[in-house]
Order: sequence, then structure tokens, then C-alpha cells
Amino acid sequence: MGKSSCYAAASGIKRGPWTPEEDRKLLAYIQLHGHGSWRSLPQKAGLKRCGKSCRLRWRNYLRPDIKRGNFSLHEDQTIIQLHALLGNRWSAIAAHLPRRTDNEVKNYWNTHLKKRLAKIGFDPVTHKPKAAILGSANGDPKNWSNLSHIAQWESARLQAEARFVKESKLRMLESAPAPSLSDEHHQFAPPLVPQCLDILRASAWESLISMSRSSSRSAALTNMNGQGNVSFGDHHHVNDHGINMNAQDYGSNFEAPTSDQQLSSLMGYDDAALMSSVATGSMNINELFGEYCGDECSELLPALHHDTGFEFGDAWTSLEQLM
DNA sequence: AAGTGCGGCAACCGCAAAAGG
DNA sequence: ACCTTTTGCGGTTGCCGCACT
Repeated sequence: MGKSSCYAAASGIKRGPWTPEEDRKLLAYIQLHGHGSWRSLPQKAGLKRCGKSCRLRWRNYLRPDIKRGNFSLHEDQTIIQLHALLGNRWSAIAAHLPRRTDNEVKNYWNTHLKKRLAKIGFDPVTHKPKAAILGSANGDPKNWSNLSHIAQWESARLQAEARFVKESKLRMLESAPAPSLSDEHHQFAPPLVPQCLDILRASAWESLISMSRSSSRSAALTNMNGQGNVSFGDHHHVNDHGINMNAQDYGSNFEAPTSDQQLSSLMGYDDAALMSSVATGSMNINELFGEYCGDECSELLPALHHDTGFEFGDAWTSLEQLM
């Protein structure tokens, strides 16, 4: 039994691949009259298809504002980053990729990106390093740093998602009345402010900071700089458009640690440039430490590793792969 | 050349939410 | 408030082309 489907073989409804002739009919009808009710469209357009099939064909293939072909590196990164934030919410992800359809993004993820992530050692579902997951599974106490790593990544992910949701709600409230949902084109208009990438970066960055704090040598670092905490700065970041973002940009309740602010002002660094340098690979984690803490501080990395087993290199590699 | 396996992608399916009466 | 219809979405399927044997 069950609910009848418009695809059910009955009443001469055609299924399967669309022919060029069918495409022409559908395109011509919509260009002339708009799609209106999809249910009644096929008959009016002279098509032996169900409305649902017509809508899908239009949305995923025939619309003039669809970009087809290879995905750029930037699009790859965007999909990976948004998937880490949003999961399999393909329409939401596609909304951040102008002129790409959710179906195309979904297919691309399933056929390319998922495998690529797996290949470099990341679980494509959780976006966590697989080695860390395996380490936690066997209960080996030596892998406590991996457990910590997982916890930090998850924490960062949840924080980022919470901020993203909050941000979206705020922007929806602030924005003008939304266009009609029946307007297919509006869905592919560029997003107002595609900030989620920066939010993820911010959280990943915070994650690294947190990891440094959680180490048993943080006290030693504290003593060295004479302040309450170790810090990499004041949570400024350069977004993809080259705009220097500060804590307020991530939401009104962004909780930048006070101690970080104190230390940042003390050091007087604008870490946006440093973030950029590291993200582009022109500076590694050791150099970053040197920039922030001075030469003597770089000696702390081996000490951190010796005392805690924490692999900064691995963490940084993971972060870079996500960025 | 034929058979087989696999990857990519368009299209289908079914459920849920939204809209309308 | 309830029911029906329409639309949106994400998971899945199946066809097609290519590579390999």
C-alpha cells in the first residue's frame, strides 16, 4: 500500500532521463509563464512527466543560473568546512556556493570529498582525525592526548555551530522581509554574509589555544610571561574577503577570554596577519610561537611534547587540512 | 573484442514541513 | 483545529561510460 507516488507507473507518466525535446518544452514554458504550480505544469507544458520530476529537472539542470563543471579549490574547502559545521544539510551548504545546486554538492561530496577526507586520515562524518578515533577506541592510556584532541575538536565544532545558528537568527531578524519561497532564483542569490568559514576558523584556532592551555606546562608558560595565561592574541581573524574580524563579529556573546585580551594588549600584536601567514603555509607553528612568545618560548614546544605527549604538529596539520 | 567492476551523476523515492482551504 | 495539497530536502538507486582484465 503506502502513499501513492507521482512516479508510480500509471497513466502514461514518463520516467527516467530527460530528452532534449522535453527539456526544450519545459524551459520554453517556464520562460514564458513561470513554473506556477508544479503539479499542473506538465499538462500545460505538454509533458508526460509528473510535476515533481519537472521541478527537479528545472532546479538541478535547466535553470540558467546554474554553474556546472569542476569545483574549484575554494569550493572544495567551503564544502568541507560547511559540512563540518552543518552535517548533511546540503541545501544549506549549497546556499553558500553561488550557482551550485544541493544535488550537485551532495553528489560531489559523496563521490569526491568524502573519499579525499578519508584518504588523508579524517573521518568524513565527524571530521576528526581517524588516528585519534582509533586511539580512543583501544583504551590505551598513552592516547590521552588524542582523547583530548577529540574533545577539543568536538568542543570547537559545537561552539561554532551554536554561533552559526545564533548569527543566522540574528541576521534573519535584522534583514528585510524575505522574498517569496516560491521564487526559485532568490535561493541562489549570494549569501548576505558568508561568515561560517571564519567562525570555523575561529573555533579551530581557539581549539589550538585551549589545547595549549590544557597542557601541564601552561603554568610554566604563565610564569615566563608573568601574566595569568598563555595566549596567541585577541581572537582577530582575517576572513576570506580580507576583512579583519574581531570577537564581536562572531556574535554578541562571543566569549573572548579576558586574559587573552590582557596579554594581547600587552604584546600589542595584530594576530590577523599571523593567522593569515600560518593559514597560507608561509609560517609554521614553531615560528608562530616565536612571534608571540619570543625565541626562548620556542623551546617550550619540545618540552610540551615531552611532558604531555601532545603532538602540536599533528594538531596543526589537522587544522591546516580543514582550513 | 567481450566481460566485468567501478565511479560519477541524474533522477527517483519517501518523509516532513509549509501552505492553503 | 484539522485535513489536503504542495514544496523542499536528504538518502538512495540505477544508468552510463570508462578502465581494466
